[in-house]
Amino acid sequence: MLKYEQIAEDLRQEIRQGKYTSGDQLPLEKDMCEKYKVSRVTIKRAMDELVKQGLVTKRRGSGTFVKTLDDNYAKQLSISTGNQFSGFAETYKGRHISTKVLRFEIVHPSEEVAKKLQMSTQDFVYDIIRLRILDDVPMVIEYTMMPIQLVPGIRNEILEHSIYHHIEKTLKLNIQSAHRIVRAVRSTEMEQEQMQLAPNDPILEVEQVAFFSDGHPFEYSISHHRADKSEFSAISIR
Amino acid sequence: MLKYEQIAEDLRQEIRQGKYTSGDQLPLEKDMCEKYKVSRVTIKRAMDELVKQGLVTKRRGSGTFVKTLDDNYAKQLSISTGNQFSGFAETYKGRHISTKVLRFEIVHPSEEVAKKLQMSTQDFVYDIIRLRILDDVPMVIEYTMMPIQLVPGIRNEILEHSIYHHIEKTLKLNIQSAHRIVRAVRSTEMEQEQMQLAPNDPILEVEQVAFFSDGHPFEYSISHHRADKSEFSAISIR
DNA sequence: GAGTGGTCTAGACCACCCC
DNA sequence: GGGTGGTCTAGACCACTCG
Repeated sequence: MLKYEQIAEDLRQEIRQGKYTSGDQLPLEKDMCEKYKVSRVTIKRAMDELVKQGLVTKRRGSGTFVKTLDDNYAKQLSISTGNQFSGFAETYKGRHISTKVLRFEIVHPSEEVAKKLQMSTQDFVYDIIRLRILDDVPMVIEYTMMPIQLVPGIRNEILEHSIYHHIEKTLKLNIQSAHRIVRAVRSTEMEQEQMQLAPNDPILEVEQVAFFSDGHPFEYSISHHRADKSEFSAISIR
Repeated sequence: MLKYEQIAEDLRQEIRQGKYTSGDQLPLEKDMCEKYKVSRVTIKRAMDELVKQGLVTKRRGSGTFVKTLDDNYAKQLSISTGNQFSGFAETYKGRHISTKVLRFEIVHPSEEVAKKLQMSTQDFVYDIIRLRILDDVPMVIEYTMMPIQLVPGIRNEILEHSIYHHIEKTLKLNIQSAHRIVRAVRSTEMEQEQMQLAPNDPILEVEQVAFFSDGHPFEYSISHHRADKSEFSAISIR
């Protein structure tokens, strides 16, 4: 683990454990340099991680202080925490997840999808629809398109677990980032049936393009989340 | 303007203007050091800005490359671009915005709101409900609570324009960050009436706690956006 | 004025990619 | 092996806050 990651992790633990609470001042950057035997840039980088995670604020001329922690950190049902990135299986790690594969075909992408995935409509993509179930509650239906060339070897068995696990652990490919757009929409009849919804229950739609670390988009997906079970959280910094 | 900001801005312009397009490699960090007469850390910082904005990806051992630009950048109707932070008036600057103040009272906050704003239920908050209209289209109803002590001098006239403008320009206070949670919900009857919605049209709800640069939360708000006119975009980086 | 974090430098070494 | 970006150092000066 990198130095700045380790230091950030240490501080995060100390805050979680109550060594520092709302409004408390953290040790000075100068002092932390001595404590950890590192340069100030490294300390700053660690602190900036905590700022990004919404745990602390820095005030030039004064110091670094713990933010008011609200209930978000206790919430279990958020789609993403902070601006981190993870798939469904990873987000709910440790709980009981099951998956029902509703569709698994190989097709040509539409113009729109081909454009987003930077490929030709002559190439092929997996066309996948999955219902993800958390502790026996149907949570989300995911519509996924992935170029077969970039993500070879997808089988039903993989779809029933985690595509991302397959990509990272088996194919050894690195996922870097995702562009997401969140909307509120109505559910389709199929979704009402699969997720046991009333006809006019709203749906939280997340459209996503995910990128490998080489910059290539490898996934275009639309997820329809039960509105009563899901929310999307983000921290914006000016 | 800071050096790294200026460099990032220059590169952003060059990308927008097509000097570099999808997949192109940007100049090496080493070369850019010479061009701009700065150290490598400064160049890296500038490049990291572009990564955060989703414009480029960096590959260790290879170089820095322009990402596939999708249509998001052309969209006008996003609530927030990237992970930036801004109010309604700022987001739609240059277009015709009007505001209808539906409620403006001073009350004690509920337990829940007091907790989020880190204040006592004995203190007072502004209790504001506003309908925001863009080019004659009712877009969003905002329910806002703000401690009167932190944001003094709010008047009807200010509500009809921009609270944030008042805070930053008149009160000279610095807004630093916001924690947001996005959900899909049903509209209320009042909202249906004000925004001319059908009873079961979905609503995109954004719950927000906004912070000053001293770390104090100064605003708790819930915004209900017309689902057909609004979306929320974010870039997640692993 | 003393002390904070913010920016920046000029270098070093490393992990990784590709030839 | 040669070149990329990633991390890190040990300093410097600056902008800001507060007593």
